[in-house]
Amino acid sequence: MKIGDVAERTGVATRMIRYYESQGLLEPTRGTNGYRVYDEADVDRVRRIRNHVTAGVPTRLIRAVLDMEKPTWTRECTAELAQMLGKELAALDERIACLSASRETLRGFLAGAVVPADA
Amino acid sequence: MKIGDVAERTGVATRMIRYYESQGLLEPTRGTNGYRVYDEADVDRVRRIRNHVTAGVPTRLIRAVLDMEKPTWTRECTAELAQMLGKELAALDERIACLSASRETLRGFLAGAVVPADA
DNA sequence: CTTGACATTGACATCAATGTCAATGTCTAC
DNA sequence: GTAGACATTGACATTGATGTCAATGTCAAG
Repeated sequence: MKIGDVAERTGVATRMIRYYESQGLLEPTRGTNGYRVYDEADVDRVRRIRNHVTAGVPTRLIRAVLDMEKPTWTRECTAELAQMLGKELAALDERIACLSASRETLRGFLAGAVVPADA
Repeated sequence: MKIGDVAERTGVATRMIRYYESQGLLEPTRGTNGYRVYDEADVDRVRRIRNHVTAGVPTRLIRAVLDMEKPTWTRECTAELAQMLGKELAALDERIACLSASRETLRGFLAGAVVPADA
């Protein structure tokens, strides 16, 4: 699958897909012509990356999480990394809670909003 | 309460507090000397703003949500705004789901991580 | 009153995420 | 093989969120 296909299926601009690759978040193979070649898993990966980036998760952490999900992941890490991840986890929890609260506000609002006669 | 106090209590730089104000997210009163004056509610507000910004929520939406919570909110909005908010709500849900998934990955990892003998 | 801590505004710098454009190569279809 | 669609890399511009600095005013303590 070529980059354009991935872009179409994920709604993420090719520009960004290449950017994520430059950030170490994707590692597509290359065809004999030099074109990037993606598989189904990459499509999923791109969607997840997009969501995380949009959610303000730093690329370092995104990469760490994605790497962890690789079957080759050794479950090993330095104490520093563990601590850093622990902090991120706490921050993530707080963020999720905060976003959830806003979602409720928004949902409640949309449920009861008064839209004046169409302009 | 002065800006420095708010900064200290929230961990948000004074620079950012002023920035949020410039974005319409805060409206501190002013002392006779021209200093910004904040109250307890502002401290809370700043914390929430920070969380949202960190979570990638656009300031426009943050302002909308915060405004909605004001008792003076009229529950009125244009159809466009309602639609925009609906979209944002969906995006928010997706983000929350995605972050939650990552949180689980992270939590699971930290629970089973092998930290090699301290370096 | 002077000094030091803190406030103000405003300008400039940076960084990440993104858009856009250009010059060029590749592929598909006619 | 030629045209048009799509790919490549790389450069440049922009925007939002920040840091930082400068020039200046305010305030509290000695």
